[in-house]
Amino acid sequence: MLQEITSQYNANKIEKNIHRFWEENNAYKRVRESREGASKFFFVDGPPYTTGHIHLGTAWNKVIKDSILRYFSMNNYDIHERAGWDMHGLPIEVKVEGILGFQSKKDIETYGVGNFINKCKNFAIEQKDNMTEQFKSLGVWLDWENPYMTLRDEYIEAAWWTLKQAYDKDLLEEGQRVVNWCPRCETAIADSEVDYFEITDPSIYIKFRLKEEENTYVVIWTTTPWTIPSNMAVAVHPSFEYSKVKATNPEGNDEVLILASDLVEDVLKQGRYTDYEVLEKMSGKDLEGLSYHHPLADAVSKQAEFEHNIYTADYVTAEKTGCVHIAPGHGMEDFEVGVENGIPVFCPVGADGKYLDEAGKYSGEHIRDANQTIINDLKHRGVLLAEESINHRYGHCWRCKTPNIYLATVQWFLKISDIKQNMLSEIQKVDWYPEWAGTSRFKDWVEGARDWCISRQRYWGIPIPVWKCSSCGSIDVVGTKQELIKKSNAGKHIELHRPYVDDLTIECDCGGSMSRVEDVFDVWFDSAVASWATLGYPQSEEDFHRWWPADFITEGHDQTRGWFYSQLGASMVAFEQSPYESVMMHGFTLDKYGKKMSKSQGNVVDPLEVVDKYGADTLRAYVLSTSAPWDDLKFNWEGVNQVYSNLNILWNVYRFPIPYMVLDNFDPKQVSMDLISKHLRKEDKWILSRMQSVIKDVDDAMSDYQLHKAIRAINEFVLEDLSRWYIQLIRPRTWVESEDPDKLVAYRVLYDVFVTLSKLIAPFTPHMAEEMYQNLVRNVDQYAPITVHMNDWPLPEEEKVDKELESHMQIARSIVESSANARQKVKRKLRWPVSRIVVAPDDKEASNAVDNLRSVLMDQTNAKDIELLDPDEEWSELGLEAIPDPSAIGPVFKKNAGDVINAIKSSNPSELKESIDSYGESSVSLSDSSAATVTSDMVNFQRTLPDTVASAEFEGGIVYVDATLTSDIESEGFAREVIRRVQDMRKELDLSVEENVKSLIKIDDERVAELVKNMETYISKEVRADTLVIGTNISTDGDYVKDWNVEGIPMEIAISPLESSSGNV
RNA sequence: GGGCCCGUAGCUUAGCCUGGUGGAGCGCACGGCUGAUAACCGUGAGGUCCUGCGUUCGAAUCGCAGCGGGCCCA
Repeated sequence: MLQEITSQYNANKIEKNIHRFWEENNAYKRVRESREGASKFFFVDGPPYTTGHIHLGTAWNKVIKDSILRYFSMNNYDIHERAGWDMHGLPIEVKVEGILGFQSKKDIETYGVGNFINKCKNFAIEQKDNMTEQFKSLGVWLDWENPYMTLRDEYIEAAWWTLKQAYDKDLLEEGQRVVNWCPRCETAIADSEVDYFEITDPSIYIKFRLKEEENTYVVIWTTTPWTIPSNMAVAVHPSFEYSKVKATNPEGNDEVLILASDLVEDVLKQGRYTDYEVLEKMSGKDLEGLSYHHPLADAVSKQAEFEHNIYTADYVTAEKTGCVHIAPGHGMEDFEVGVENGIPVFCPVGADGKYLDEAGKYSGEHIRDANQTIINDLKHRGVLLAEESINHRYGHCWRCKTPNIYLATVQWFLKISDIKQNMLSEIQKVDWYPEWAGTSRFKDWVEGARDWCISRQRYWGIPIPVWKCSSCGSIDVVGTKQELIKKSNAGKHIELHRPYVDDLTIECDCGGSMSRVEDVFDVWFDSAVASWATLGYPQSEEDFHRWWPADFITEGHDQTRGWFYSQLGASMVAFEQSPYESVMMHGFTLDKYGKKMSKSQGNVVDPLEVVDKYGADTLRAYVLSTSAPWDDLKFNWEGVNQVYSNLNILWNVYRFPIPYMVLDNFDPKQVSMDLISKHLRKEDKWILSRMQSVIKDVDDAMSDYQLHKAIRAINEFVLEDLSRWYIQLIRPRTWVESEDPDKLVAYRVLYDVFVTLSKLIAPFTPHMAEEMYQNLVRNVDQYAPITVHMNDWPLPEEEKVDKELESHMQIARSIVESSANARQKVKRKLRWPVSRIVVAPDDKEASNAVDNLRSVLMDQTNAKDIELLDPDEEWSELGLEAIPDPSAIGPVFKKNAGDVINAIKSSNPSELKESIDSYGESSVSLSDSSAATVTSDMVNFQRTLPDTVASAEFEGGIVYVDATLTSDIESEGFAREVIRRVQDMRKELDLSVEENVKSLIKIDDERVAELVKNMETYISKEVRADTLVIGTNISTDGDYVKDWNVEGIPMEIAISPLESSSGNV
């Protein structure tokens, strides 16, 4: 049996119940199992990092995933998905360091790496558990029981195995490179981990004294004085023009400077030179080979051993001086210039950002502190041309926010440059949504990609499985746990994290002992192997062969550089093909002003707050419907509230007919669609047709992941077609109290629409869908699938589609709206019937619509009759007015113009028009009895409405509403006014719908009292009055008495519930 | 500084690919309905389509330049 719904839409209560229902019935698992063996759909969840709290962006991300998976599931796909968790890496180390109050790696070493790792592990697991509950509260169905976790042995093995593939294919390389380095975390930082924001740095110009020429300097500029001790060369652009200028410095001495011609003025101004003269102009190429004295050679004795020359490089820009200081140990491009020209790498800076002994007088000093020391030293040596400061964007460690430095270090790299071309061609095979995500954005990123530094000098991560012999230097890469156990001195039970693996040694062929390289993997490498790690590969191959590669993944646009890239790179190394076949890139959540949400701005919105206030379905529908998935989402509470109202309307539409159905013991099993198909009214066929159109719209939208369009289509159907129209049309049918086939048909049609609707909304608002389904379907049929989500997606039924009817209904609605508009003009409420409406259609289509839907129109316009004119026929009852045009009459009739105007006004407009239409002119008689000839330009004709008629245009013609009052109409109008007030009072007394009353109505107007009396039977029936007395002079005793003013007539109405009056007897 | 995306009513947006008088919803004002009633519905006002230049008979739409926002990079 259907259950009556009396309550308002209470999202939190419904969702809590639904969650419990899913839990108790194991709904998620049973749905997945029900699709086993169907076409495969392998989805890989991009693993969120276990920071502890989901934010709006991750909520949106998971809701998109959940909606798409639910949709595919209902469309009979066998879905493989596991929730994923990214649990290693520096961010967690930094958090744990914070909890433990640590400042540096030394604190960790003192505390013990094993203890530290345990803390990290526990922290990650705890956060994972918290976040799981948060995601679940959004109604997200993923395999939360059995997620993939990057800290698990089988996952670590997948990473190890992948590295071994790289090694076997000669794509793994150990080498010295310049990397982003965090001096606090004392580790290399991936390009993708660098966080750029603005800081203030020194900005200095330095003169390097040439060896070849007296008193001549090449001028360079830098924001990192601390790299000057490491300077090894100067680079100029080969084709720029440089000038050699003789200039007078502030001390009044002349010196010769070399710099880019265009920048001479500016630099000399910076250095407060008073006068200058250009001695010579040359190209950068001409400068190549010149040598100079290192300005700090006396302080850094090692520098005295090196040669310092000028080289050319294409990357040099025409900014500042056009001459670039080269320190191969501290810059990526510097390093490349060094490699090309055989310049030694001199890098006297340690991992902690302090100078090493090689740095001479600066040894032991932190580079940041050394900046000022070095500026002073340069000043003393007279080579500091100018000093100022600059605000610029600079790279920082993305977790601890320490400014990065570039450091030449020995690291492990994946040789992306070797596989880049293949990556680019794989990108083309992938389906990208939107298309530009792949063809423009991702392609650009991959084209610019460099070799991937995968090593980190940290603790909490997947240990890099490279063992190196201390004697001969040869290396071995271990691919699995078993391999390690077999090769090493390990026992059977080993832990794959640091520090345990650090102690394991492998015997080298040379007889020496191999021990592990101390590094751990860059966390991006962890998630990079997710698509096969989640399938248990390489341990088990069966799932891999069945599912891989992924059919679909979706993440935010920041993952272009991140997971889209790292997965592709790792997969090319391992399998030489893309690990995904289609990718949807979604947007970012911003605040209502379009600014990014950040803790420091205080504009962060917690998704759980939205759930708390409005419910998960509202949050889901909001994020899915507000913008296209790939556009950024400007979060706006007003928008959330609006989505909530829409869901509320759906709820009300759904609960409206149920009390009647329950009252009538309506059983959808007894009343099949077949049974009623012959008795369908036009409006019934119409809503069924519209329902089909919506299914198609949703399918079309979903076929290219336009989730916003799918939801908007459903929403429009609910609001426009169901709530605003169909429900209005069938309300009177649901009130009929007898066994009425017409009522049953309406019930059945509504029922069918609701059941279909519950399936259509299931992917998007799964709780509301389940709530409706359980009542509508499961309460009626215990053999139906246990959850709405186990149902098949509704298939469009072509035979139900009637496009002509849809179009006619559209016209009918327009006529009803326009007649309401016209009613407002003559101030006649809808409650008062009108004697007729007259429809003047533009064409046959509109005319047919009126014919076809006459009863709907009469109902909804509350008209006693509808007159339909032929297309373009003018309504015969319209009046005509002749309007003279003085600007045409004046010039012709001069003095008599006024007379002519009056004559036109007082003429018979119809005759005048007929004559002008026929002959182009007409004659009117003037006051002096003479005649004047009026031509067509002198007069305009306008149709006029009878006094009690108002008109309005609808799409397809004009509608006239005749509001002429007759006594019948007044009777009915007043009767309905009375009824409305009695109903209002019944409501105030909180009477049930069936309860009978006694009512006394005193009307202070003889005529109106008579009019109302005429409708006595009608009124009694409508208000369920067993006793009804209407009169001008009656007593109005009753349980509830109220004074009213109806259209200016005072009335006094008394009602008494019969139960209480019978109790008095 | 570069790549990609976004900019339409107070707010959220459709239309842009394929040029032809800019549509909705919310909010606001006024009104209707009163057996969905703490619900539902109608009408109305409200727009430099970010700015400028160009192409075109015609530009929200195409092109160029700029401004603002976002992501990514340098």
